[in-house]
Amino acid sequence: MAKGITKRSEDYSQWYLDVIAQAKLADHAPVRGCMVIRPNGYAIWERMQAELDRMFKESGHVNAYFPLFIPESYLKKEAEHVEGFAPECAMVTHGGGKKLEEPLVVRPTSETVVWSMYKDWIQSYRDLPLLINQWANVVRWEMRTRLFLRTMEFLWQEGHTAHATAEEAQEETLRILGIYKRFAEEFMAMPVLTGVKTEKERFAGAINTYAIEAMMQDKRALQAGTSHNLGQNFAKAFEVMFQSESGSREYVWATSWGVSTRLIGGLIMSHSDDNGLVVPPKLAPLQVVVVPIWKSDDEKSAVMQKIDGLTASWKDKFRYKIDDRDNYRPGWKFNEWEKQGVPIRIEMGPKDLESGEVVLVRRDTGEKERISQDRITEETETRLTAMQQSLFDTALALRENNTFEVDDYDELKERLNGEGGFFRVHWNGKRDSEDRLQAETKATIRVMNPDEPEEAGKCIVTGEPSKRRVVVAKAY
RNA sequence: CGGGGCGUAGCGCAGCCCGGUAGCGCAUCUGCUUUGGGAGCAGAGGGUCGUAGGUUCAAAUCCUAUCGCCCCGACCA
Repeated sequence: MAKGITKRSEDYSQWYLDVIAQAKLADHAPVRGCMVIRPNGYAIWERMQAELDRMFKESGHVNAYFPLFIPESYLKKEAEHVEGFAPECAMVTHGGGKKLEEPLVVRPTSETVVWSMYKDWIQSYRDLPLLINQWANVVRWEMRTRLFLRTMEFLWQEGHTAHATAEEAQEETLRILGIYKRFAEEFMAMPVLTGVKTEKERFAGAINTYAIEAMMQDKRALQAGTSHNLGQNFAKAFEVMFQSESGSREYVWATSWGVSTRLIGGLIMSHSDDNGLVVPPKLAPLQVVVVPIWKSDDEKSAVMQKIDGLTASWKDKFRYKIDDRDNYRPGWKFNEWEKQGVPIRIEMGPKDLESGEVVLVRRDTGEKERISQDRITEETETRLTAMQQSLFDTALALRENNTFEVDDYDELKERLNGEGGFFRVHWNGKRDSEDRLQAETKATIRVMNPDEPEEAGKCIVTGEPSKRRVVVAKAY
């Protein structure tokens, strides 16, 4: 049925690449590890941007733009930051035919250049908080890449905020985490766990990293967004101080946070099936496609006239398209839109003209229904809402049915290599047992939930006392 | 960086072992017939065979070098 798409059960990795190719989301670029985001993929990104941007602005943030090039010396100002990022930086050493006096780093993230400017912009507590976001591209020299999930260049948003107190910075870190969770769940229909990362997994230069973590269909984890509390690390590195209400000079408190085009990878691996892409209605660039069917020119004009009448009020209701191309046949169109993940298809032909109905098909269930033409708008709306909810419910059920509490190390190893999933295990909080866990299981601690009540137990690796469980999984 | 695979028409591939007119499917173009789940027939266009050397009367094919991409591992959003 679905030509050109490997079945998920045969080869999940290949399926993922096939879905992207068939839905025309992206292509490999001439340069290793880079991708061209095609119109279909970019349209999804634009939908994501629109919703996130709205949420950021509603919470008081404004957009700005900082440059692509960063002097190498800036990157070096924060010790942990440079250690974390230097190995994966692209450097510009020549320009205008001459060797540069100081190499320029192509930004892997913008904390350093942002804070070099904040130094000038922040003098007083009255300048705080400073809540800036930017939409940009960044480059990280990755060893191994996968379309959307890990590319050498990717698009993202990065928020950089400055605050007068530690408490405010922590509030901001969690506020953004909440926005990310809401976006993932309400718009992407992708349920996420939230929590804090271990020291090992923490952003280079942060005092704490929070993340949203989703389970993909193959039960592996995907870190879908991060929100960092940077403490005063960057303020100290760039000497950003402000005068407080009481007149004292203090270092500014900072956060940074980001989500990237990786979200598109997460979207694909949350909902799509063996017939191709499935996009939740709220993010679908195209929510409804109407396929008219005809044999003769007379039939065509009658059908088209009817469709124009039925969809007359749709401009402000749905993102829709009437596919009246006459060089493709209906079956071809059905398949084409299915691969591209359009949530609702409506078929309308001579038979429907007679019966006063249309055929409505939901992409996620494949269910075909005959709907009265009088109710077409309401029924379409209902189906879109139902599909959005159903995608979320299915994804949540997958996670819940594949999250387990395990207390025996051998059992954990076996199950990680078997059916997989999220495993809630006790951990003593020490770096060396975390390293051992990763070395021996290929899985990592994804997230810790600090709000969870304490529970006495034994570290799954060492048997030492542990106060709480953490989530362990194989990750992308 | 280690392991594996692949570079031949827009895409997917065959041809290479055994050197001798560069092929097939899909897509594209034209015409007719078609149109409710990937249409049929007829015709047409499209390639310096990744690149550079070498061997030879003759190289997609043999030899050498080199570049690139994909997949699987170690590192990362």
